Amino acid sequence: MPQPTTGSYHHGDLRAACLRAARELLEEDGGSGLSLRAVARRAGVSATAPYRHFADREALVSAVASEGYLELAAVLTAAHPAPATPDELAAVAVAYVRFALDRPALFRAMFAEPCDPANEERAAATAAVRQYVHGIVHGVFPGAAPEALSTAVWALVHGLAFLHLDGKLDATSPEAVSAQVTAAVLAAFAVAPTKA
Amino acid sequence: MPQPTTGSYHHGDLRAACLRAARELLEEDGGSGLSLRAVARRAGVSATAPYRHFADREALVSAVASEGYLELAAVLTAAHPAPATPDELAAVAVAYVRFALDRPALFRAMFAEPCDPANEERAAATAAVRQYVHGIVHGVFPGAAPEALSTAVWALVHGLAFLHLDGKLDATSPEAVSAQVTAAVLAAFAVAPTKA
DNA sequence: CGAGAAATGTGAGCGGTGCATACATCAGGG
DNA sequence: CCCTGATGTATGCACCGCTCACATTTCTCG
Repeated sequence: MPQPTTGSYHHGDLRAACLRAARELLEEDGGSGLSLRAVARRAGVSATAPYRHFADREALVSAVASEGYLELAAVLTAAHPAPATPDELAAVAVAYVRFALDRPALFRAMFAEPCDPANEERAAATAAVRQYVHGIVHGVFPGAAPEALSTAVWALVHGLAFLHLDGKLDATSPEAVSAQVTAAVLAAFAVAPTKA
Repeated sequence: MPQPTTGSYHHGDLRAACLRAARELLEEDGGSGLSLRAVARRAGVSATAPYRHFADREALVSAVASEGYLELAAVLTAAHPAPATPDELAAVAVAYVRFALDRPALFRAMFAEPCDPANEERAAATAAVRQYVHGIVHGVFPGAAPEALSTAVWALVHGLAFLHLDGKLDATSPEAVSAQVTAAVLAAFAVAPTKA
């Protein structure tokens, strides 16, 4: 385990520093501003140093995306650990959309680029999200076709996030977003009986 | 109105040629391969010539995206001009997702980059999609809250497209995709009564 | 018709980027 | 105590977006 900053040549934990720098650049300059060189500059290191820790640019953003999945999962469970009613489900949906709007560049990095299916870090992280959604559906709509309803819930919420992100829906105020998301979720599912 | 290829110096209709070249590059090399220089090369023109027709790279992809919206609208209406039942709605949803999977780079260009809200070409195109969805919802679920249900429908279908595109759902065979999309749409809405 | 204006295409060039290669420096185990 | 592997550096290539000065063509209008 590396020491934090021995003083000179060796950085200490460059990988973590790169991830942090990448996150900052993502927030500041948007997705296009995320370059390996900029990350290296911010980490105070030569331009090629990050290649010791990331095979290429794609590997770097995949790592950042993986962090994002974990954060998203945390945000969702914080919104409600185990939703059991359509209203609680709507609250989680609002949290999902808010996550996307709060960290737009991160969210895009997580979903807007083709995901290397061989990246098991990302695969594991998305599996966690899937599992979480599955549990929610089981709680809110027991008895209903769980597979189809799970994908429907995830897709609905994911689509709401993207449409807001792209300005296809009114995202001027957080309240408007919450209202729209809640209304859409309830319109889609509130009428769905617990047994279909 | 420009003549097609006078013979030499002037191209004739470089703008259209650039759009065509961009579409081809998008299909062949994915989104990252779309560079103004590559477009110019393919159009058989100097690297800076496209700047006479597009302010910058972003303007070029916006123009391509606008074409994409029109194509998407055509694909949807071809799937069903005026769906009136959940099953017909599901058919349209399948067409939407298939469009995304058939032209992944185009679809990403349409949605995966922040959309300049000042671009009225794009705004108009998305307004058309919104209008179309609105009409569908009115046909399938008369009496239900049209605004909320419209956004729910669009978001659900849009989310299904993105999740398939990112490998979050099984997209190995077209049949599997159709089945999943249909099941998800029916699970979400088939149970929704025409009056809520 | 014919000249000037406007549109369109060319070329060189600047700063930035991803990435490969060869080299420098350090940390730790035989 | 040295030497081996891990880590960071320096250099360089090809490409990119974009700007600017210039060439060529077409349009417009007296």
